[in-house]
Amino acid sequence: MSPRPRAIRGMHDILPSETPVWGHIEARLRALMEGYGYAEIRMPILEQTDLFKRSIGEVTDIVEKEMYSFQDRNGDGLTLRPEGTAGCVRACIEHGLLDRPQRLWYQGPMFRHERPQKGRYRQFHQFGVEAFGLPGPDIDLELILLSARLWRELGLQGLELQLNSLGRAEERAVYRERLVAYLQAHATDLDADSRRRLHSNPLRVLDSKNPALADILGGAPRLLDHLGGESRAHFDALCAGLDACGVSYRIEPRLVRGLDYYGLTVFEWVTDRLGAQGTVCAGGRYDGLVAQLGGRPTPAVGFALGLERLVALVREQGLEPPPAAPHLYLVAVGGAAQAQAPRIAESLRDRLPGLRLQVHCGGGGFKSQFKKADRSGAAHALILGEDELERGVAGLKPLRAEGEQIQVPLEDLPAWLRERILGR
RNA sequence: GUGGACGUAGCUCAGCUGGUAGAGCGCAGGAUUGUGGUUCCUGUGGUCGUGGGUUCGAUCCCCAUCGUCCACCCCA
Repeated sequence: MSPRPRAIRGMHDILPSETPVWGHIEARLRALMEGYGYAEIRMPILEQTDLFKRSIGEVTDIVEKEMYSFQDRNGDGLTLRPEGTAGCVRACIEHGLLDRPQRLWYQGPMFRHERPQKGRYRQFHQFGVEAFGLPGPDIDLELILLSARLWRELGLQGLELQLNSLGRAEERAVYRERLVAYLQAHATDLDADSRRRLHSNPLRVLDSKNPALADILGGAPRLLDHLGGESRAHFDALCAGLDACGVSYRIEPRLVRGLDYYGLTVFEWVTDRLGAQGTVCAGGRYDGLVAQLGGRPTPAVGFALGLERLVALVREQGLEPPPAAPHLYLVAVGGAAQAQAPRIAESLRDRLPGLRLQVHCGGGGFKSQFKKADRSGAAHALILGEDELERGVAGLKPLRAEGEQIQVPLEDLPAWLRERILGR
């Protein structure tokens, strides 16, 4: 047997049995964003490799070892986007959208060459929100509020909001020195990973999951204690806003970011129900990025949400929507009935927008067609056989509820269906 | 990139200390030749992930490889 083609490792087909949950979540997201006055933007999946190096940071794991980068036929260095913010900022600068505040959202596949595991895939989908030109904590608060609303609308339980402030770059630099000094004083107790990061990315040491380091890290100097007045006020205002809106949160002084462009507010929505990949949604402020990519200095804040993880949570909590089964399954037996069926079905669709009508194809007797009707999940079977054609009627049989099969004259069918099946 | 577990029918799995494979579900048909869902019957199904090795003989043992899952790491 010749080897059958397989999907690329870490890249999954989303099958018909799964698309209803996806569609449900995507519809909620779209409605949510419309409700808050955000506009959709769509960017290419490919960008110049340099864009990601300049934004995400040269020494991050993403850029160093996880990007799908290649040269195209012109020899240009291209990369399948590993996240959405960089491309969104690029698009905004390129099209001059930043002369006024912008509230944007997008959605689509992202690519990172990581070892696949639960909640982590090489092609995955992110929903992202970015707000530009708004420097204050009010917009930070809005982003958190709208994410909290999403969990409520989906019915999700068990998500915890973690919050921190990374301060301004100067404040972070001072803190960084103190942290390094502290960690070096305890270097003998650190694990190999942490010692390596001590110089490359010391803030990330705080992220370590190694329980042996808990005491050392617990005693480390705290970033929050190194904030300047303005940074502190920004953070306090955000917290006050969350309090006022009744959103509970946990201040997590060790919450940092893997991407270089973040400052001030950072937050994560975390769950313990998805195994090791517990972050469902994460974001923060990145006031420096627009200028860093060649635009005018523009404050910015955003977050990204992992759709696979959200889908997994929705399923884990049994919140999947019921599938949209047909209202009607048209059973047509015999040559004459089969020939009439498409015309009758189209005429019903013309007169009854919103009708979900599946027409049987492929012939067969009543028995097999009814079997298909049942499998389709349809509420009723609409039946056309020789008898019905002769009498100018259609049979209508309930498949999900008690009740006898009845005959309805073809000309009365639209009105009848409108009232009894569509309920209007 | 590192570690562990696991690859048998479309799906979920069984298969004893090595003797070339089974079940349930699904799918198709039938039990009333104009009626599904329950029940019963019949049928459809697999080079046991792939390639080597050991053996008279390998789904089973050994090696390699690919893949899946979980964790580390990383992150959404």
